[in-house]
Amino acid sequence: MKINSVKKPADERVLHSALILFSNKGFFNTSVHDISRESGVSIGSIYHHFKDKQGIAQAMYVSLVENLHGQIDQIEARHHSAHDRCRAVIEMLFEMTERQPELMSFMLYAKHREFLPDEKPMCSSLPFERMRNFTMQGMKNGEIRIMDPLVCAACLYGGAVRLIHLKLDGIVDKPLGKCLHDVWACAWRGVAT
Amino acid sequence: MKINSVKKPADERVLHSALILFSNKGFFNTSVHDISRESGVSIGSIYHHFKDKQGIAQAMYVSLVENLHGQIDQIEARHHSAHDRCRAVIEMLFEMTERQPELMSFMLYAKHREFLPDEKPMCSSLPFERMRNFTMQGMKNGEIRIMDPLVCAACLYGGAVRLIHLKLDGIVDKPLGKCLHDVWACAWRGVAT
DNA sequence: GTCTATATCCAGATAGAC
DNA sequence: GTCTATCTGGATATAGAC
Repeated sequence: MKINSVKKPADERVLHSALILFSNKGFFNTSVHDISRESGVSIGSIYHHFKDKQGIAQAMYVSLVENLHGQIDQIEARHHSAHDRCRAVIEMLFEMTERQPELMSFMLYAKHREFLPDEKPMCSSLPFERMRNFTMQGMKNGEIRIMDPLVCAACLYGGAVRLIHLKLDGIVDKPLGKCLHDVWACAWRGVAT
Repeated sequence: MKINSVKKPADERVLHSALILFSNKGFFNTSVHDISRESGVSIGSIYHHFKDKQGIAQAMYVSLVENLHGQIDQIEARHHSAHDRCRAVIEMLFEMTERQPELMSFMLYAKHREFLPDEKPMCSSLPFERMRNFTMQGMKNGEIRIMDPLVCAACLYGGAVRLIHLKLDGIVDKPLGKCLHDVWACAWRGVAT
């Protein structure tokens, strides 16, 4: 296995270009020819690596869910109270939005059901369930008021998610990091005991 | 003008069917033939009433924005404090989700830029701006803590919007009306002085 | 205003050489 | 594994009778 090989493998280049294109123009407005041009990988090679156009989106989706899963693992290991864990989740989502807006855009906006009929909607995937579990832990602890778990998660994370949408739509200009303190303060005041 | 005419005009039937189809399968997965079949209006007539497929979506978008505009007018007339107005906005959005889920789905999910490149994203349209203005009014009044206006609006409405997403995705079962009290309590506690 | 039949185009996918 | 050339289906949109 070569270390420092300069050129990335073809399938990675395809996935990278596809992410940019899907996020800018949308899945259906992006042709496989576009991906070929953008990535420098020929049509034939693309279809050698991926079953079809959906297969490209599918691979992106799976890798994204695994990525999130790993991040939640880290948060679980580093923080222990519901307060700290939920705050860390929001911080992580904000950082991801700043560093990889296309990825966040794919996650939030892409109507996965439209082109991935077999996948569950993103918000019922395992990582999102684990985020909601943090809030349930808080209710058991006595950190958070008792209420419907889904309502609680929506209240706690909803403000942050909304702000991410506004940022991706270009309505919010300033870095999300600058908003973290206020967003978190509001969210926590809302649900804390 | 006939009162009680039994059959709706063709263009209304087209818009109605298109809304259902766009919301269930997505804009790009819906062909004009699908709309023709579903509405009982022939292809030729559809193209007589609308410039093209985008024109159908455009008409839907415009009518939706006007509809929202009218609802905000009513809220503004009936309520006067920021507290009451913002609560009424959430109540209105919840009711709309229950009664016309397809319309709400079109509003929240449809990435309008993908097929309506000339329209602004929904959340920067006038009705959404007016919703945000309610929160600014609250800051001037002293009802709401001073903070960045966009952050404030995100915190106040974010939980409710998140819950609507979860409802439309089938993750939340119970009627949103049952959640209104808790969602609003959390949201208001978060931002109130 | 409404309809059927049809033209046109282009994207997804494949074949097969290298 | 990578490439070019090609096939094919289906979608948008139009023509023109009624």
